[in-house]
Amino acid sequence: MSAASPPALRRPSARDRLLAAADELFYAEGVHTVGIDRVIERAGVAKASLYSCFGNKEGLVRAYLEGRHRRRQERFRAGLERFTTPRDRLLGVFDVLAEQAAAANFRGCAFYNASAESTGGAVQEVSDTSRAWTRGLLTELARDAGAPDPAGLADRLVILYDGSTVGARMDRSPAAATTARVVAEALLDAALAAGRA
Amino acid sequence: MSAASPPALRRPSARDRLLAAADELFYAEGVHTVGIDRVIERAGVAKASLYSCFGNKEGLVRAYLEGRHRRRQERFRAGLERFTTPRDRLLGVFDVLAEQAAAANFRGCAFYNASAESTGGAVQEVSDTSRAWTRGLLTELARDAGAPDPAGLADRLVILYDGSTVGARMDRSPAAATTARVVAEALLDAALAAGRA
DNA sequence: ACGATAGCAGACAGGTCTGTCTAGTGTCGG
DNA sequence: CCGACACTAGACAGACCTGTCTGCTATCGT
Repeated sequence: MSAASPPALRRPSARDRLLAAADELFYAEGVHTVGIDRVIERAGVAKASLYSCFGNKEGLVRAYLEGRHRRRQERFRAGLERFTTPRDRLLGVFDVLAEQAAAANFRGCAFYNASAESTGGAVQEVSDTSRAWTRGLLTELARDAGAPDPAGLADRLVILYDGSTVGARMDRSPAAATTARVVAEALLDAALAAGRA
Repeated sequence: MSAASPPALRRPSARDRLLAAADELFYAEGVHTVGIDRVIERAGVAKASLYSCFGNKEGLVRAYLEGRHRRRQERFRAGLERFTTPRDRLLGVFDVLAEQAAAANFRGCAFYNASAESTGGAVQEVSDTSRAWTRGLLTELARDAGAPDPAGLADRLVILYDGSTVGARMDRSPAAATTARVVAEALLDAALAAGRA
């Protein structure tokens, strides 16, 4: 009996190891800078396996970004659970972001980074999806918090989100994220006050 | 007499043509994607001239970013002159940004784009310089507008600036810039009100 | 026991990239 | 007139990159 079930106890599949290696390398050094050879070397996988799994490099890049998108969704879902009031959940987005930005390996937004080096194609598709999801999340949270114009507030919060992500990356400091939280709070209060008037 | 003075009437120097070509190509397609051969082809310049002028590709990239920084300074200096009150000059930063973001060839922040594909080195140096200058400009304008904590307000405005630049690029729409202006106005008013209290 | 599947190792082709080098051309100041 | 200088055209080396192909091995379901 010893180790029977494949899912957890065995070595991860070549596909999973490739994705893990691609995630680290692409995010840390850029999609274009990192070659196929470095990915397969880190993953401990044969080159043929990569092309069998993902077709070509763009397929791997797409899978890398899709994984980033999915994990980001999960991170926010999990990270916002601890907050009880709708107000705290809305502002909690910036708390989660601040935690991220403080991580040692933080390098900004994977989608923007990838988008900066390759125009169009799979990168743009996944980026658009990811941005639409973020905007939707903020709109939903703004509505729950009682904002009279949730979409309008979300437009402003997206700017804060993007700006603090970029700022944290470029300044090598997570300070922008906490500043963004303060501004978000002010914007929320202003929106609620305008709604009452 | 006819055409005597070199500065204006003759064909631009190889250096200038290289910089012009690099500016277009690097900004439009990325520093890493565009090879030396494409730059010299567009510039109509021999490869040896490029390496004689700039040493290597990184030298060309540095000169490209320095040119972007210098022209950005001039653009803001010129663009803010038309505003008379300190308040309008502060908000005018976002008007200038909105004009930029509406241009057909707008592709976001050249420094962030370059930084996304190459870690450290010349790119980081020039980026840091450029960001420090922007922050200084906003701090100065905030002080002139009467904000009680100019540096603190500038921190918030920088986030708006970064966020709308990124948003305009990723969403292929200059809407974020006008939204950022509205938020900036609210932040300025809040700061002034807090100063009076 | 056995075929299918997944994976490994590495050679290979064809292309692109940076950077160097040679050799020649034109255009100035003195 | 001439030497310095800026520039051109293009071959070339060496590295690297993507993607394909061959041959081999282990493991799993049946």
